[in-house]
Amino acid sequence: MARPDASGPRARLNRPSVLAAAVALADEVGVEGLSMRRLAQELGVVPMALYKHVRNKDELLDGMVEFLIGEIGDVGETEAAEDWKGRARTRVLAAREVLMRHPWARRLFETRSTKTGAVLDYMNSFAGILLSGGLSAELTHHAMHAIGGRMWGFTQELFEDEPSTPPQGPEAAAMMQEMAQRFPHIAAIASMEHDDSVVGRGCDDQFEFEFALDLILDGIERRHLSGWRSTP
Amino acid sequence: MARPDASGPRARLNRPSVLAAAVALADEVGVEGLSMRRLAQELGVVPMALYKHVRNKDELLDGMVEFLIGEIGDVGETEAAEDWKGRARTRVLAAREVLMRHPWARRLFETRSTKTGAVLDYMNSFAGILLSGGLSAELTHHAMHAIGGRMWGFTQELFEDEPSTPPQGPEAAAMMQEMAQRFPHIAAIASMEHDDSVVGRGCDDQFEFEFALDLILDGIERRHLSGWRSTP
DNA sequence: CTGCGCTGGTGTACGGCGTACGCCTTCGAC
DNA sequence: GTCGAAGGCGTACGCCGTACACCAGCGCAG
Repeated sequence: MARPDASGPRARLNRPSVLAAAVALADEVGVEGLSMRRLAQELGVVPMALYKHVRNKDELLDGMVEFLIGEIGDVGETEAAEDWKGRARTRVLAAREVLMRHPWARRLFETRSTKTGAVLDYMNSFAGILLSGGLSAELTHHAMHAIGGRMWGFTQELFEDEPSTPPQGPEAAAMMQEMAQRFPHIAAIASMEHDDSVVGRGCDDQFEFEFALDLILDGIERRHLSGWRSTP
Repeated sequence: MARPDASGPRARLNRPSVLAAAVALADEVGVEGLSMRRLAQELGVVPMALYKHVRNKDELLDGMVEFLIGEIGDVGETEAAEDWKGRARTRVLAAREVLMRHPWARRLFETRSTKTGAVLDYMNSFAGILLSGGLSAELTHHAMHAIGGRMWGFTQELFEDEPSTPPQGPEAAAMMQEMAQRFPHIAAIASMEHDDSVVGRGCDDQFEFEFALDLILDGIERRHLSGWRSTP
């Protein structure tokens, strides 16, 4: 009775609630204003309490990315009876919608390099859209890279292999087998060297970059030559 | 004679030498390992000494960007007798070459948002390449934006106006006049609404994003339909 | 030659950060 | 009722950026 329920004295923390609070706080003060201490204070808790739910700040940031990917999923549901191009388009625009709601998130996506399960899931399903349209694994691979180059001269590396731990022993092979099952589309576009090796060598970064660059320049030239105008 | 010249006891600091040392240090320990204290130590000087040459760490970072843009200039000299597409291509690849030499720099370019003179110079000359090819100011504007979108759903904002200080009074007009003279190409593509206003309203972000997205998707589709293979 | 001001390096100090480590409370299972 | 684990607490450490006051040496006016 006297138990204050709605505005309770303190709700027990858990990982999702911590992540949600972190996202909310970042919405308020930006990602550079987000600190463990500040977040703890927002939750009415001492800083070290957070470490019971999150290994460290990096993992908190990764968790926030995960959280946002969840939001993308919520947005981009009805992408049924379109061709691959339309589906890819609406998917990207759904992602964009989420990113626009959380302006700080762009930085976060750019910064984080570790690929959590959620990130791989997203990439996998995106690759799936292209593959289901009949695009070859090769073209899909390069297309994935193409969506992200810039005038300054670099490409967002999607598959930054970091081969510090090259496939070693039979248990590694088993793990890759499992990966291939969980992320079949990624597996399909990751290997193009031989049909048997599921996860191939890293890709030729320079090639990817020039592929994307030429894609853009060709498209611009085509529009230029056909007298493109913004208001047709 | 006894004056130790080459390995002197202490060379006087100045802004360029501080920036160069910062770049060198970042090459060693990465940009996240770069701290004012560490940099000072590397220069054999007390941390606060740096603040005589750089207002704060943000300005140091901006200065490093400047420094790298200088390197791009050194690389991309011989871009004479090509068409606009070729010149844009070699320019971008020159930028890329520099970025590859300093892997940490990509993050830095993505993070920094303030446009120093060097940045504007670079953008201006890049726009100049496109304009000199006969591209309309409109198409050039969108093309600049297009070189930098990604699957996650955002575009690198080149002209993030942040209209906190909208053009006010006659002295602002004078400043814009000066801008237009120093960066004529940027002025040309920044305004497309009326021929008289030199610096127009901010641009439609959503339009830019979809322009770039369609550019890429169209290009991929074209390659797909014509049976593109990586080894022709 | 003297004194003075300016430029640039120094020393100290403060508040904020991430987080290691150990203690204490709470609560569900038995 | 007991116990063990899970979760929140307190303290402490070593980094960080940087404000502020001070001082060394040099160029120059007198």
